[in-house]
Amino acid sequence: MAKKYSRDERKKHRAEDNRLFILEAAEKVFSQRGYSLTTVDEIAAEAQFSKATLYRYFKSKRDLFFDVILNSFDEAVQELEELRSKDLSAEEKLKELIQLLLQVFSKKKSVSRIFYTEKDAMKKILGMDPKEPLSHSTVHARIPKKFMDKGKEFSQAITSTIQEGIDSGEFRDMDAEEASEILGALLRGFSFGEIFRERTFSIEKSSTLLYDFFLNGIKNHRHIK
Amino acid sequence: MAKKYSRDERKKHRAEDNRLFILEAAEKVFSQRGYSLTTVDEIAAEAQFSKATLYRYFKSKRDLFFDVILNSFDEAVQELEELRSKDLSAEEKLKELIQLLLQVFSKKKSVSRIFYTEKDAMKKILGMDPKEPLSHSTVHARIPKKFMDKGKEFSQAITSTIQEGIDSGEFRDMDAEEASEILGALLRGFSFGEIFRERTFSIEKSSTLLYDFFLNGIKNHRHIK
Amino acid sequence: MAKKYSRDERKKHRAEDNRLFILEAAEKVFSQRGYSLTTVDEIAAEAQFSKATLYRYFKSKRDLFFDVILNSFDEAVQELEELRSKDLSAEEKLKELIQLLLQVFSKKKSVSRIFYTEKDAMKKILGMDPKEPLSHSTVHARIPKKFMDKGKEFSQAITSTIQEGIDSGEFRDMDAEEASEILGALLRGFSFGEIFRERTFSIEKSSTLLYDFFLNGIKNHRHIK
Amino acid sequence: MAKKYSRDERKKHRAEDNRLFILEAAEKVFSQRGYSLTTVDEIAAEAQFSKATLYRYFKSKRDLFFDVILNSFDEAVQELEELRSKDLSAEEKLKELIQLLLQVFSKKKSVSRIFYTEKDAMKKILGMDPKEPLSHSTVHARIPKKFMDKGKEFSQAITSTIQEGIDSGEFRDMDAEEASEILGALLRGFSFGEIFRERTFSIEKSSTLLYDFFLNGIKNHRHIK
DNA sequence: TATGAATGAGCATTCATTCAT
DNA sequence: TATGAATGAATGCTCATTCAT
Repeated sequence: MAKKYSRDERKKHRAEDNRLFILEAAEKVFSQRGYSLTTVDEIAAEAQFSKATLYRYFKSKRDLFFDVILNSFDEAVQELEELRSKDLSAEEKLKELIQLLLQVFSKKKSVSRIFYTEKDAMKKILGMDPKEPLSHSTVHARIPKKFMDKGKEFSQAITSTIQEGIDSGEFRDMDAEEASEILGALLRGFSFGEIFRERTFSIEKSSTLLYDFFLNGIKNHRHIK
Repeated sequence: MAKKYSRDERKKHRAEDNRLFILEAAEKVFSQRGYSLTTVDEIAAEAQFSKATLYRYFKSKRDLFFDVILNSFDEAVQELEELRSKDLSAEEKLKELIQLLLQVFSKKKSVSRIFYTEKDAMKKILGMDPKEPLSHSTVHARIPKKFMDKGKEFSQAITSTIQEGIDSGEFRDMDAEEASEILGALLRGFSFGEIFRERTFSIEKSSTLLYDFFLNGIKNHRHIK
Repeated sequence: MAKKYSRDERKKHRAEDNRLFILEAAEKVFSQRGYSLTTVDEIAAEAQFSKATLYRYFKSKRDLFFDVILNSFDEAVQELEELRSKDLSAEEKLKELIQLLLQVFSKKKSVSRIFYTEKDAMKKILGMDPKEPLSHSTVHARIPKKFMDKGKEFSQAITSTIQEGIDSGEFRDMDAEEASEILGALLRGFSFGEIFRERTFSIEKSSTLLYDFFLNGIKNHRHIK
Repeated sequence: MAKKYSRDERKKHRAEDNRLFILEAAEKVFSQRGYSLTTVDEIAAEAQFSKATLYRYFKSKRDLFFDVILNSFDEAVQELEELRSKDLSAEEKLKELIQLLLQVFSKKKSVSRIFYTEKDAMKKILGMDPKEPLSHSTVHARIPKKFMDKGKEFSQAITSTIQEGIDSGEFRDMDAEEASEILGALLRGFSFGEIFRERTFSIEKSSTLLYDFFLNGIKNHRHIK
């Protein structure tokens, strides 16, 4: 386990810094091993703090996990904001958006994977009876509002970019929310499937590929039946 | 542990039936709770057998899990074959394919989610050192050949359907494999994201939606820059 | 697992024969693996009967084990009797006795090892509270009388042979029982230690060696202090 | 499991003390019940620690067991060294040696019994295939070198003491190693058989007895055939 | 504040024994 | 009689969490 920070470097940090250190360590480990398989010991080792110390900063593994996700969201949302404020055409903006989200999903932010996939862990985390199925009503009711809000910021960024394109005539007329949903799914699915794909693509190649398909579809528009 | 089942409620099964019964129960629980969080006790309860009995039929939790996946694959691959033999245009076939895969992913076959997402569990299952990163070489080397073969049948079905469309001129000229990759990602991502979506769509609506976007993209082709 | 008896060969046997088959199989497995590590499944496999069938012939693993030991004793005691009736000098008889016991201990009858060494198993078998220490009073009170009787036949055989030698003047004057105890210990210890010895000796060499030492001791009787 | 210990009764130990405490508890339980029948719970109860705590100090039951044996060896070997450095005649030294080894075997060090007798457990412990027979080559290859080394120190102590006696003329001319083997067996067998003996002897009486026989044998040297 | 130590609750797996045919 | 199937009770080991300093 590589030691990212030496004890000396760390000394100077105060409480809030420590929190962040731990959060980063946790993110790293959670990303690599998922919620269930990650042990608090591993996070502690990665953060170079004692396990007990983690519990000083976070009430539980569950809480730590939530904060990791929230933290990841925050960073990503911030990058998102920067992107949105750029003066670009909808197409250009969409292309960059795809690239950004691909990075968010695949690289450092792969925690999101857990958020989207470890239903089981989520239930445990959300304090639901494990037998109770994961339905919208139950999940939505329990996911801290903060979560949903952050999540919405994302999809809204996509949605509004697409809407801009529709308005400017760059994109065809359609339900921008649906399109956003589709793009989200595409990115998600592409990132998750990575491992079992035989060929891998660079982020650039990937984003070009996805962008191209999302824009043009597969249909031959010049084809006359 | 309180007795969670009664002998009376359960029909008398033969060995092979029992195996299947357990397999189904396992699939259900694994699907809901993922690999790590699923306990053998839960599967046993669901199957209305004692834990020890499961071990008569399956060597280990790991083995049971593998068999669940294989079993799911088998069923799906069979449906796939039926579809492929139908005499349909590439577009029609693609539409049905999307519908089928959506069902495979979202409904009964949601075990596949684990296969695609629980990297950590997979590592454990594949007997890898948890520290060792999940790379293609390591994973591909260890995933039983049977698995990869089944998996390939799927992507090949998609690929060849797309290729048919390209050949017939229905689809534009492109790399069929890449397109297949994209569709796979789309379906995957759509299914996994389901839970956190605010709106849900029926399988029909979903497949129409995905089909439409995959076919046409979002671009306004009549738009002149 | 080698099949000692084919089902066909066995068909002809009646209940009593089956009992013996099982007994032999059990002896073989118990000898190799000890009481605790031997599973009823293993014995059943060795005997080519179903586990349930074993329970038709023996009330429990414990009972089966007892019978194995008793059976072993019986065979050995019989050989002993034959030896005792031979017309030999005490020295000669003693030499043969050593050889016989060495065989009994080391070869087929290594079950005795368990009897002598697996105190823990004995306790369980004897139905003692595991916390209760193994003292003479408790053990002796519980070991079925049959056992002690058989055991005594052995030591008495040794004792009386030695006594004969004392009476004939071949052996020096001593407490024959003590000497018997000593010889028993020597044989036991020699057999048990076999595994960790670097050199191994044939039964013949071993018995000569033991006999020689037991007879002459190590002292230099011609040495004048 | 009811709490079997109270924090109050237990003196505060440092880490190293705790390790030793657990080691002693384990030795006690292993000695009484053998490897297989000893449960980690029992050791924990004896040590007045929770099971989980044992695992802080020892990686596994197997490891704990090994350390118990090693520890026992160490103590015994140390006593041995002290004895060897004393200025005594070979006979006197031998007598004390017998006494010491008798103590080692029968009293506190009865763990050694397991080492010598629980072949089956040894196999499991050594990670051998249970079907694979216990042969010299396999066992010797796997027993940690440390073990064999300690073991050899013992037999060498005996051997050299005997050799001294041979050289000084106290003992008759013979193969010192063989004689050492014999004495080892005698002591071992005597200790193991203890339980089923009707008469028990004090360590003093026992050592006198064994010493006497080992020295003089049973033969009447004045007897003329 | 920081941490080494301790633990309860849990989990996968095994095995002697019983049951139903 | 013989047996395939079923199971309760263990057992070794792990891990999130708390405690004492």
